[in-house]
Amino acid sequence: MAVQSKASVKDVAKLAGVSVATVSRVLNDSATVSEQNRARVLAAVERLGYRRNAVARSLRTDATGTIGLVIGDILNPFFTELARAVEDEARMAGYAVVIGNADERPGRQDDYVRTLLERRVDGLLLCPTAELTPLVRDTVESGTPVVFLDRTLHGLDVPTFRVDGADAIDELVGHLLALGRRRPAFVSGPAILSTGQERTDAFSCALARRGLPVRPEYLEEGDFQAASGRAALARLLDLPEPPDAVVAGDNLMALGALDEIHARGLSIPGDIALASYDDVPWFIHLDPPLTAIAQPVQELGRRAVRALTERVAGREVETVTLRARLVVRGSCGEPQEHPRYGRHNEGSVPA
Amino acid sequence: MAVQSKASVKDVAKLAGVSVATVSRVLNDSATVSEQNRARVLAAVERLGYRRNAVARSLRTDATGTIGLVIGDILNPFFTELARAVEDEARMAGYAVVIGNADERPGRQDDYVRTLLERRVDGLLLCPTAELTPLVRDTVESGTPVVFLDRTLHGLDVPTFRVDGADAIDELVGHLLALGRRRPAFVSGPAILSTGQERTDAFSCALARRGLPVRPEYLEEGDFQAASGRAALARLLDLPEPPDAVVAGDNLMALGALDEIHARGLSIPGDIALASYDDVPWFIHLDPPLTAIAQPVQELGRRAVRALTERVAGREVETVTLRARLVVRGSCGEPQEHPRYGRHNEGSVPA
DNA sequence: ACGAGCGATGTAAACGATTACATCACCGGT
DNA sequence: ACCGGTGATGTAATCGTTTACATCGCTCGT
Repeated sequence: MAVQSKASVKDVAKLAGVSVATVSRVLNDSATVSEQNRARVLAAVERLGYRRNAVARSLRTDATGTIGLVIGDILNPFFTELARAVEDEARMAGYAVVIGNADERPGRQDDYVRTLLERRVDGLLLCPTAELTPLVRDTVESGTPVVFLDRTLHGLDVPTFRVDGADAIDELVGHLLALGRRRPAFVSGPAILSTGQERTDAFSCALARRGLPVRPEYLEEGDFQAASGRAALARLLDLPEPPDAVVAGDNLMALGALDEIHARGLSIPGDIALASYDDVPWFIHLDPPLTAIAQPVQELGRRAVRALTERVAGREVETVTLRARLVVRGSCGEPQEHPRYGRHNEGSVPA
Repeated sequence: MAVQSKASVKDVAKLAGVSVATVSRVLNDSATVSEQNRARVLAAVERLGYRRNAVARSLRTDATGTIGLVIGDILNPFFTELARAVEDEARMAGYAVVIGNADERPGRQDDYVRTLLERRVDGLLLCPTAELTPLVRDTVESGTPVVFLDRTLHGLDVPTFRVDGADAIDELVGHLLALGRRRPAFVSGPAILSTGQERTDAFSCALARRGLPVRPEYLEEGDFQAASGRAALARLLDLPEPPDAVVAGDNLMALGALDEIHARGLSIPGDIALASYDDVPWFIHLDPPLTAIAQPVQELGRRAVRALTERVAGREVETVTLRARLVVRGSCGEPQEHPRYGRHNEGSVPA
């Protein structure tokens, strides 16, 4: 029969006939309290509908039990899945997560870092959206526990949890060539982001290693959002000699690419092969299913949280790099045994 | 050249040669301060890298500048888009958002409500995941500003922002019948949720209104997640007389349905028609593109936030119901003029 | 029988901000 | 020259916890 919201330890203490210290002690069971008093306190808590004020508690203990997570784009399934993993792991460790959505805009990232810091999060998981800003540098140097996630920034000694897709991209390029494609293009993310630059580099290297020319007009740069993927594809297709294969740098740009390809009435892989860095559940339902590079997102998120809690506890942690893997489907040609249906019963969820 | 993290108003005051009151005054410009002192304070702030402690501030002012948002499932694009809208609007109003992911599990919702309340959010946006729990009742009755979002709970006087899809569902059923389908089935969300129950009811009503029998074996119940959609479809297809059309109660169950349909090698709409309540960007890229019911998610989220801030300011607000609309594509038959490509240049993003 | 030690409790000082209230200097009107 | 008013500032109380320290009875070992 909770009565009101504004009960404080003082009220509880009064009702239970003990001191505030005793109340606090049973609430945190930080010290021994007689059975009788414990029962009284608990009863008073119940009766008043008392709910501890985490704000006051945080002020006193200098810990909020909260970690901040700044992601690139909340509409991007990759970050969504990442956020989900982070949240799960954090809650297991007793932390709440405050998510900040930078929306791939450099300015917003700092806005969020600022408010998160003001709110005194115990640690920060950051997917850096821009080059190194003074704020981020100060934050790191002032000793706030920070872990970079997915992306990294150079020139700063911060543990980073990321996925290296170089091998998978190399394998993908091999796959493309084996299927007779000779003019593959790449739609990259912003070169300013590590994930933009690295994937482009890996692509160029893979080409070079196989003796193919790296044609600059086949290296488009988008911003990891769908519209830019569509625009990039439009430019590529308007080239005098358009590419015969396109790799999108993330799943949203792949979606945009699909928009443009379908709008032009082109067929995949007949007219053009398409593959995506990032795999999402619905790719298998396209016709043909989309070949993609899958990242171990769950593991990435969970391990980053574990690392951050270590750092919060004052321990050092190492940078970790996980590996992506190529998932061949039909969108670059070939694997069309049974055009789409019932391959090995692949589905977004188990049957 | 910010030096350390632990500067407080006291430090700033000392360095600037003024009192803490003056510092606070310039920080909030709450009262007139001489130009000279203002400059000194600002300089000291800069020099110390002072960052106000929002925790202490909240304790004193009894306001956190934070609202809580408890959603059903962070992996569901519907909620993701909702979260995005909520965040945008909230930040414009000067609020930060703490997201809680109930993961469609009744228990988790209360967990989150509890921690959000402990953390003293100024208001709560709740997509109720279960029936009315004592905690939610207490919260509302204790005067905490609460607004229900997407879903509602009966027996409680809380403003609710939701979408009514009854008309759209009725229209969809009409569409199905017009295309010759006579045995349409519905995969519902949990009957315990308003969005589960309402959509099922609307479907049944639409059938009844048109003189079609409502066959109980065609009314499946899932949990708004993909796996349940797949399972439901398996059961439906195993029926002695399977349905010739299926409407999924949300986009994830539609995805699961696709899994099962494709795994069995069935074709859409040849073998079975499929439509989804909820529209997501990639539906247009299926072959044929998926007919769906689109909800005004952005508007829903933004208006709910505005309502909540009103409530926080102590004003009353009304419940709002928006309307969904049917988007006919090809997955139920017919609209296959140009089977898929280049219809009216539909795409997930503008060209 | 006495002091050490321990368990249970209470008192009061933090934590870092905001703000009501008091103070003080100064200005202009009469 | 005096008084009221106003603008700029400082002092100290306060928000709701946690916790260091003090206190007070007991019990137990010798």
